[in-house]
Amino acid sequence: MSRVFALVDCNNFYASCERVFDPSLASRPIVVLSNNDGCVIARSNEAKALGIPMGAPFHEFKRLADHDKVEVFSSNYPLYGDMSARVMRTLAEFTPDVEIYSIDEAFIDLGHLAGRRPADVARELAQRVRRDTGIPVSVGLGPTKVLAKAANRIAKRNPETGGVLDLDALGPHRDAHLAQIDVKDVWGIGRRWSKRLHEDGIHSALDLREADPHLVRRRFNVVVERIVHELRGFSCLSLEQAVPPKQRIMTSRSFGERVTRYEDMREAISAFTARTAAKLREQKSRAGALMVFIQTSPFNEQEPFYQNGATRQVVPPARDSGDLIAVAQDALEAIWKDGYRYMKAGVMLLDLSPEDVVQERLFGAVDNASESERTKLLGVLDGLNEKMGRGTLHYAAEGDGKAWKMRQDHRSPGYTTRWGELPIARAADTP
DNA sequence: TCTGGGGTCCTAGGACCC
DNA sequence: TCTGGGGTCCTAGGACCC
Repeated sequence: MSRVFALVDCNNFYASCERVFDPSLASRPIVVLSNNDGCVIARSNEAKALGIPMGAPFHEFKRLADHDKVEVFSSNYPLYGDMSARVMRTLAEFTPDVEIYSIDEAFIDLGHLAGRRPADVARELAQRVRRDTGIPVSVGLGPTKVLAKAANRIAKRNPETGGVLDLDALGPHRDAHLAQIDVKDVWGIGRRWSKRLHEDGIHSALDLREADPHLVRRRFNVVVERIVHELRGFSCLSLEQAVPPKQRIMTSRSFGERVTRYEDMREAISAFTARTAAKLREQKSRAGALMVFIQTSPFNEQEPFYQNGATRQVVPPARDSGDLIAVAQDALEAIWKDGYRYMKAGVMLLDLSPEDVVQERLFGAVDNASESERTKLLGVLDGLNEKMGRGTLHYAAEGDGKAWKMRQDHRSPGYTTRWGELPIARAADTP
């Protein structure tokens, strides 16, 4: 009994999210920009057809976008996160065997749906997601994750599939399709490795499948070897349902304007630390170490480049924003240099452990009473910021952000913050 | 003028210990 | 004066993902 993996992938996810709330955007070219309105990170099919590439610096395509009346959006992550949760909930109604792989993708195990063809189930599932959330999805099916990914790619590129394709149902056409997938587009093969593979005469997914696994391991590593096995239909990557707690948590931003003053940078670092600490508490962890980094623009050749980071132990491991801000400010002081125009900075929490494991303090026992007071206070802080929007309550050290906040000139209007109060929107063309 | 953010895994090499 | 070998842990760097 072979298993059947399905990869469900939302089509042009961020662009589709914007469309759900504004039906007049249907069939119009849409691009969504990265933080700070820097790069293009999502495009509707119409924008793709105009030749706007993924990841391109937006300023290079601004004129084209103006000329062709492209709808431009700053990214709106609270909205996309809410829509993602709705999609994932809809999938979970179908089967409990769901691995949420990214904000817009999930793997599903369709191996034990007795008596039904997997592709039929997948089609029903895609229709349900579309009906309940307004988001169009594609589904690829195969005996391994790598093959399900490939199937999804084929489904997206071949409209006659209706967005659903089972690789094992292709029969003799299967290898022809795999031969058309460049090896760089195989899941897990990036730019570097695909270049080397091409040099070795391995150009397509089919070529890679036919390669000798031992040889591949010698020339590359176990990761690529696993991909060869997966392409052959031997599953090496399983469905990961229990999300392990993150091992590091980071907040970093490019600034809307270059930062030159120490006080402004200290505010930014404090705000990033507070945000990171909130994420830390969300997954119920403590941090045993903290890293701060700052950097100038690597693109500007007229100015000297400077980049530095400092890591500090946090003793004892902490979850309190105030404690972590103090450590972060100390780390910043060690790396700050006057005279540079800083473009970006960030804070990373490392050496994470479960929050309920408290190490003995070196001197004296932990004061349980004040510890539980502190926990209550942090709960109130996080609760308010979640309900009323980030930054409702913040530490004085964070300042007002005027000097460093990112640019977001094209943000969609405020349907975003309070999902629970929204009417449910439906795409115009669903039955 | 304008170039994102947040993660993971694997490996090599050094420190340290017995 | 000679000067082993193996294990573990940690870190940095390189690759990948969306």
